[in-house]
Amino acid sequence: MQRGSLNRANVTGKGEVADEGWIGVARVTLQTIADRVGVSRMTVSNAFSRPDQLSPALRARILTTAEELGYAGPDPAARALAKGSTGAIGVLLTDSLQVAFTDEFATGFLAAVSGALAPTGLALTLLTTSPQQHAVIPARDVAIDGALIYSCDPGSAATAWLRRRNLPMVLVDQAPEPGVPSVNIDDRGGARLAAQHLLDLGHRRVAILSSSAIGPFGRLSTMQLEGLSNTTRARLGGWLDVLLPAGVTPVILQYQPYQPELDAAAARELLALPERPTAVLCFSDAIASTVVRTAQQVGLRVPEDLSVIGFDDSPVATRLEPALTTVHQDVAAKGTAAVAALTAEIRRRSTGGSDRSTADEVLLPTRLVIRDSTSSAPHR
Amino acid sequence: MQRGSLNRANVTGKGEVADEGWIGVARVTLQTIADRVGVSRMTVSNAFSRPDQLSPALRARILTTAEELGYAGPDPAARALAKGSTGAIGVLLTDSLQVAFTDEFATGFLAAVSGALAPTGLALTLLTTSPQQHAVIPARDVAIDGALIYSCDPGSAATAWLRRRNLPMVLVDQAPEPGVPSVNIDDRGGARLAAQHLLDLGHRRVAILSSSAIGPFGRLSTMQLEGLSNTTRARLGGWLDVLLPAGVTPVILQYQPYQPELDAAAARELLALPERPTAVLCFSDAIASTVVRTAQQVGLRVPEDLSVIGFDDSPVATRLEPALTTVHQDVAAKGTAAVAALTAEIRRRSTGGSDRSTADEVLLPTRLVIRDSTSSAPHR
DNA sequence: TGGGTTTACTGTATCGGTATAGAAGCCAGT
DNA sequence: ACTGGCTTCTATACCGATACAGTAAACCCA
Repeated sequence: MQRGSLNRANVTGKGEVADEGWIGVARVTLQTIADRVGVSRMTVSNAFSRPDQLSPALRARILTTAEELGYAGPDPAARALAKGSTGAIGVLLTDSLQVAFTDEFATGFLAAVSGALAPTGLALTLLTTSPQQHAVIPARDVAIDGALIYSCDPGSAATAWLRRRNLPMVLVDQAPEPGVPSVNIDDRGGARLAAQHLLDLGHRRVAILSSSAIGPFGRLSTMQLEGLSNTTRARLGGWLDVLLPAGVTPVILQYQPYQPELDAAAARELLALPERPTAVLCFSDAIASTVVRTAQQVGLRVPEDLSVIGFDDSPVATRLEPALTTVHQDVAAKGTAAVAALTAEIRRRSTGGSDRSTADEVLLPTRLVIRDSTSSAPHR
Repeated sequence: MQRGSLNRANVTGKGEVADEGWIGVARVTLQTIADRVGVSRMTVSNAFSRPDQLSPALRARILTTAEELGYAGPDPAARALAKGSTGAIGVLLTDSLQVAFTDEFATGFLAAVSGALAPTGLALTLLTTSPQQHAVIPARDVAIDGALIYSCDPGSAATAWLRRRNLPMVLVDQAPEPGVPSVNIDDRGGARLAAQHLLDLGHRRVAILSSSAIGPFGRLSTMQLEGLSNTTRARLGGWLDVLLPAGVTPVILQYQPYQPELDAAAARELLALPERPTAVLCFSDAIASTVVRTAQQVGLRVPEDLSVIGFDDSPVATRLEPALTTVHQDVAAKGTAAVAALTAEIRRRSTGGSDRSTADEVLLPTRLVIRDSTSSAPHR
C-alpha cells in the first residue's frame, strides 16, 4: 500500500484541514505537505534540507504551503534517526549539576564551551554521572553526537555508558587514555612554579590543602598518591617535585570539595597545627579564599603572617582582599580546544576517516600570577 | 522479506560475530540480539524497556547476550522517534550562552533547574535565541520534550519556533501569555518595598538605574515604558508606583547589561548629575555593585553619602562591602516551580489530558533585605 | 472438564524522516 | 536523429526502535 496520503485525514477531497491549535489533530508531516502540493515526500524534504535539489519556484510553493499548515520543520527525532546525527553534544559533569553550576570555575568552562559551540550551531546537553537508580540514565539514553567528559571519576557508570555507545568523546582535565583525544592543562608545571615561588620567598614550613571528590581525606602522607583524581595527583606531584628535593616536607591535608563547612574546618585545622605553616599551597582559588578568610578571622595577616597560593586564577582570585597569588590557567582556551577536538572527532567519524593514530592530547600551559597574598617568610 | 536476520552478518551459521571495537562493523541492534537469542525483536525491546513483560530467566539471557555483543542499549534517536519523547528538556536563554554562564544569577537559576530535574532523570539542553543564520537553529532542530523560556525577548525567532513546534513550555521571568504556564516573581511588589524604604529614610533625590537587553538606552522619561522587557517594566513600575505619588520624580537611566564598561559609564554619568542623587535604585545586584564601587572611587561613602539598593539578592550582595540592601527573590524556588510546571505540562500532554484551562501562573514573593548600603538621606 | 484469567511472547504497523539510485524532460553539440 | 549532460523530481529502501493486538500455553476455581 502506498504510504501516506491514503491513511491521512486530508485526503477527503474537501481539502480543508482541521485548524487551529488543537492538540494532535493528525499531525502535519512531510507527507501532509507533499499531498497538498502534489509532489513526493522526498521533494518536500529537499525543500527544507537541500534547497539546491529543486527549483526555487517549487520550493517557494512548498514552503508557503508548509507555513499555511503550521508545519514546524522536519521532526528532530525522526531526522536524527535517519541522518544519524542529532545536532547536540553532551557534557558530562560531576554527580550534581547543581554543584557544577555553583562552581565559578566549572561555569567558566561551560561558558567557554558554549562560546566555542555557538558558531557550529550545536546545542549543549548537560549530563551527570549521577548514580541514581533512576530508570533513565542520561549518558545512556539521551541522543547526542559526542561528549565532553569534564573532570569526572573515570570509573563512573556514566563514562562507561558513553564509552559503550562508542560516541566521539574528549577527556577534559582527566588522565589521557590511548585512543581518546584529551585536553589538559599543565597542572604539574604550574604547581612547580607555585612551590618554587614559596621557596624563593624563603618559606620552609609549607602546608598543602588538596581537594578531590574521591577519597581518602584527612592528613595525607606524601606516598599516598593513588586513588586521587588525576588533577589532584598532578598538582600534588608538582608541588612535591619542588619541595621534597629542597628538603621541605609539607603537611598535606585532603578534604572533600563543595562542602563549605568542611573547607573552613580544614583551614582551621591547618592553622592550628603545632608548627603553624608560613605558607599554604591550595588546590583551588576557592579553597584558598577560605584559607585567607579563616586566617584573617583568627587574627593572622595575609601575606605577612601567612602566604597563600591558589590555583586556576578564577574570578575570586582578584576579588579577594588581598588579591590572590595563583596559578593561571586559560579556561577559555580549554573550552575552545575541547570543542575543537570533539568536532574534529565527530567529523572524522562521519567522513569515515579511520586512523585513530592521531588521538591528540592537548596540553595547555599554566603560569604563575603573583599578586598580594604571598610575601617573604616571616622571621621566626 | 522478513526484516532483520536475513540481511545481517550474523546469519552465517558460523555464528561468531566480528569483534572488538572496529567502527561500524554492522551495528548491533535489537534484531542482532533477537537473532542470537532466538526470540523476537519485540521481546528484546521489552527486556530493556519493560522488564515486567517477560520472564526473568529469559530477560537475563537476553541481557547477557547483549552484554557479549557490546550492545549499549536501545538507540536513543530511534527510541525518541518511536516513543515520541526524548528524555531531555530545553532551556532557552539569552542570545549568548556565554554571557548567561557569566551571569551569577542566571547560573543560579540553572543550578536550581538542574537540581529540580535530577530526580526526574531528564537531561538539560541549552538553547540560544541566537539569530545567527546558521543553517541549524537549535530551538527548531533539537529534539526535546519541552522547554523553559527564561527571560527572553518574546519576539525572538527561537521562541517563535518553539511555539510552532507546539512543545510544552513554561515562561520564566516573562510576561504571562494566555494558555502558557508561567513562573514569575513579584518584581513590582519588591520594587515598591525598595522605593518605600528609601522614602522612609528621607531620600528625595532618587535615581534609577534600569537595565534591559532591549532598547531604548540612555535617559528615560517616566512615560516610556513600552519596548522594555517585562521584568524591567515591572520593576520600574513598582518604583514609580511609590515614588511618584510621594512627589519624588526620579532620574531614570537605562543601559545595556553584560557590558562592564557601559555599566561603569552609566554609574559615573549618574553620579555626575548636577543634582547628585542621594539614593539609587538598581535593576540588579550586579549593576548595584558597580554603582557602589564607582561611588567609592570618586570618594563618596556608601551609605553615608549615597544609598544603594540592588535587586535579586544574588551572591554578590553579601560579598559587597558594604553588604547590599536588596530585594530578595528565591531563585531555587523559581527553578523548582518552573520544572514542576513543565513536567506537569508534559505529563498532561502525554496522558491526553485536555483542558488548557489550568494554565497556571505562578507568582513568587519577594522581600526587602536591609543590609548596610542604605541609610538616612544626608542633611543637605 | 471447561470456561475465564494470567503469563509470556510474537507479528505487524507505524514513528517521520533521509539516502540513493533512477526516470523524465530538455538542450546543446555533432 | 543520436548522445551526453543537466536539472528536477520520484520510488524504494532503510534508520532502530515501540505500540498494540493477538496467540498459545499454563493456571485457577468451581
